[in-house]
Amino acid sequence: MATAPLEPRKAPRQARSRHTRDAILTAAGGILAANGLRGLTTNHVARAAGVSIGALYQYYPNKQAIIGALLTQSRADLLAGMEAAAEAVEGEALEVVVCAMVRARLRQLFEMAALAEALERAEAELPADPGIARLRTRVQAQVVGVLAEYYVDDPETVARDVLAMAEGMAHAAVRAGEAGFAPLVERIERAVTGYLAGVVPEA
Amino acid sequence: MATAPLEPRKAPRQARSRHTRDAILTAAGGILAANGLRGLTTNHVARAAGVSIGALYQYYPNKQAIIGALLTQSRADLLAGMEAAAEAVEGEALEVVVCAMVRARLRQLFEMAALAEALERAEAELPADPGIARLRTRVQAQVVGVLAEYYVDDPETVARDVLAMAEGMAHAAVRAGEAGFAPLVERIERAVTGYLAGVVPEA
Amino acid sequence: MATAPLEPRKAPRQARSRHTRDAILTAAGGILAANGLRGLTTNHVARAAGVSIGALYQYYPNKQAIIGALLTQSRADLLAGMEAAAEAVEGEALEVVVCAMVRARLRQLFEMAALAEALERAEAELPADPGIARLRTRVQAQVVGVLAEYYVDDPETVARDVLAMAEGMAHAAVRAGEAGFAPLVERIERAVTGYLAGVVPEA
Amino acid sequence: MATAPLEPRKAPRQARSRHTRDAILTAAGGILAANGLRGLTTNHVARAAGVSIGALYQYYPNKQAIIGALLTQSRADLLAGMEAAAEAVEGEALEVVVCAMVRARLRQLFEMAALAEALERAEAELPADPGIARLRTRVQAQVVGVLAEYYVDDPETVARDVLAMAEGMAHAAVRAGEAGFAPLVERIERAVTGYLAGVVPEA
DNA sequence: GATGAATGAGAGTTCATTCAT
DNA sequence: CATGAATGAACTCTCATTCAT
Repeated sequence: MATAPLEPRKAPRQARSRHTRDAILTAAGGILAANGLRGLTTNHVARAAGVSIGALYQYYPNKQAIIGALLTQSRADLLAGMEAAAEAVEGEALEVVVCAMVRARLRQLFEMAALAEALERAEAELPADPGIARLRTRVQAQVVGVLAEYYVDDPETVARDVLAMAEGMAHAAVRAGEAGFAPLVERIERAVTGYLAGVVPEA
Repeated sequence: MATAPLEPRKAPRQARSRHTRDAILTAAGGILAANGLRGLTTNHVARAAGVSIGALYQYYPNKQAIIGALLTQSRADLLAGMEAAAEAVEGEALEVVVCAMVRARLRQLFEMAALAEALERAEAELPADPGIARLRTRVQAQVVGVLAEYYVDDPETVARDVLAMAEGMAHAAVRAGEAGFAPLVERIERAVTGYLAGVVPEA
Repeated sequence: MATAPLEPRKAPRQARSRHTRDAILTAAGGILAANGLRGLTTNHVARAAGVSIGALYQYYPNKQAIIGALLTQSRADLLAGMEAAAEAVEGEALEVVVCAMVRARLRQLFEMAALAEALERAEAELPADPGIARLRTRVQAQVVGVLAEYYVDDPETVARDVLAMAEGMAHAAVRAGEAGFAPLVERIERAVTGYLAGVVPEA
Repeated sequence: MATAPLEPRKAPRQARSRHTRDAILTAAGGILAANGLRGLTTNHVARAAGVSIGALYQYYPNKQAIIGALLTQSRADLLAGMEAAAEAVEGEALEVVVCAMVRARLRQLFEMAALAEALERAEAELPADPGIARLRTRVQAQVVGVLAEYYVDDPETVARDVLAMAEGMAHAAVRAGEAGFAPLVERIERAVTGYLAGVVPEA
């Protein structure tokens, strides 16, 4: 038995694999953004991804898994963005740091508004997945960590409030057809700063 | 897709009639709150209402109409609540009036949290109905009117921001399992007041 | 026990009865002509007749009975028309008499083209009713009688052929949107006369 | 009501595919012939074809499309038959050519009498489809072409009359249970010839 | 008798998922 | 492994008919 090289043969296969997986996810995201959960059918996704329905089921065991992957991806992106944002302003005043993180979240919401909203609705509509819920928690934990460093009281609640406030305003603005990103961010930062003012312990 | 007529098909003439109509709506609300749009099937609603599927379709021309009726009812309730709240504090300072209206909204959100959230998701998922959209507009117009009386600049945007902020925080609190209503209201009012401070023209 | 007059009390009731029956039939005829068998629903008929669905079922035991009554009425009318036509030309040459009868049939077909066609389709689509079939036979028997008087061979077949030829041409003309009655009748009579020429024994 | 697409949904790529398509059409034809439009339900067709309801809808987008395919097939067959018949007697006298074409039509009517009749009723009952109507027109155009070659006046009307006359007589004969094909054809040809005699310009 | 609210079998259609090829 | 034909439970909605009032 000759020792045949195994890696070379496997690598391209994995590369193709990865490409197919991504194509499916991209197609699903586009459809979800455009047509909502109602329009997201597995056959439609497969066709849009240029993949047979059988292949789709080879990569994702069921429809939920596709939505789950989409959510995971989106949350992971967000987490990375927020971490980067926080690092960039490390050591500055509380509002500055929190606002930087909020801005990271807003950027994602704005960039793919339709998908982000549809994804959240989908998550609420579907049976809860602990793995995905955990990712959401980690996003908040990120903010909680910063708040704790500044000795903010009840940082969990504050983190939740700040993110919810920002997301609520952003969604409403997008739905209302507000065009510019900057003015919205300014208003949200004003609200966040105002809220934090009543929370930060006097230095 | 043609916009289906959302108005109830038949005006209740007999007493039994009215009861059936209400039973259907109540059942639909319960199911929507408990199982989301996915679980809301016409047969399921009929069974839960203790009514035959035929009877259901005698009162609502299609499934959408049921959701529409639910939304209309909820919006009309809200509108009435906000009007009452505003009247009760007429003439007081801006934050007081706005917070009163916001509190009316929060009360509704809290009282029937699951239904309120599910209804909003349903609305987003469904083809837009002008009649229902108009009711939503009227809720905001209510706030806009008050803001204009106090010479607030760009009252539409401010109204939207304030409501969105409050709703966002409330939803997040409910989802996180926060129990008490009072502390949440206090935090939200702090945020609203803080936000308004940067908006009110100096008296 | 006083011998109360029974007739007077019953007569008006029967009169109203008869009126309701007719209203239902008229409404059904109109709907059948306009919307075909598919559009003929009992509820629709009742509403169009200004009668409750319950009342409709008091007069006709089921939907089929309504269609049956419509067919019976139409056949009876036809029979009367043909009898009158035949009497008016009694004693004249064969083609004259046959053409008079054919003209009676054509007049009915033309006057209520849509209804006549819809009725025939309905009859074919529905389970056969011996009572109605018998009426159809009597229409042919009418022609058969005349043919026999003129010693035509196999009068049943000839009667059938003549009527079928005329009806076929008339239906096609109506469907094609032919407007005038006279030219059509002329063409049909030409065909009938031509056909009969090969059938009549030399006088 | 929008005119639904009548073309088959999917072109058969695998052999199995083609078989399923055909099985569905055959089953539908059988049921239509036996039970009429009323008995033609998609579930019934699927079961009779030995196919799941899902498969049926993979090949035909809706029930109408099945009927449409049946009609198209029947008309195409007829067209081919008439073309062949006309070619076989090219150059002969007018009545000979016309009778040949009529005979082609009669052969079809006789071979699948029940289906042919049911199909025609179905067509009348259903919303008109331009594609199918065009095929019907082409059948008549075929006859019109021949008539024009012989300088017949108003060939459209004559073509319509001749076909209608033949079809009417044939339907009536079939319905009456006439067994032999030959005597019927003879009578019809007599009628057609008689009718044409009044139409052909003297050579 | 009249009314019309109620019934429910059953129609057309969709779509997540499986499995022979 | 990929393909796509096939499956069938489940969904929305209709309509002939019944029956309490």
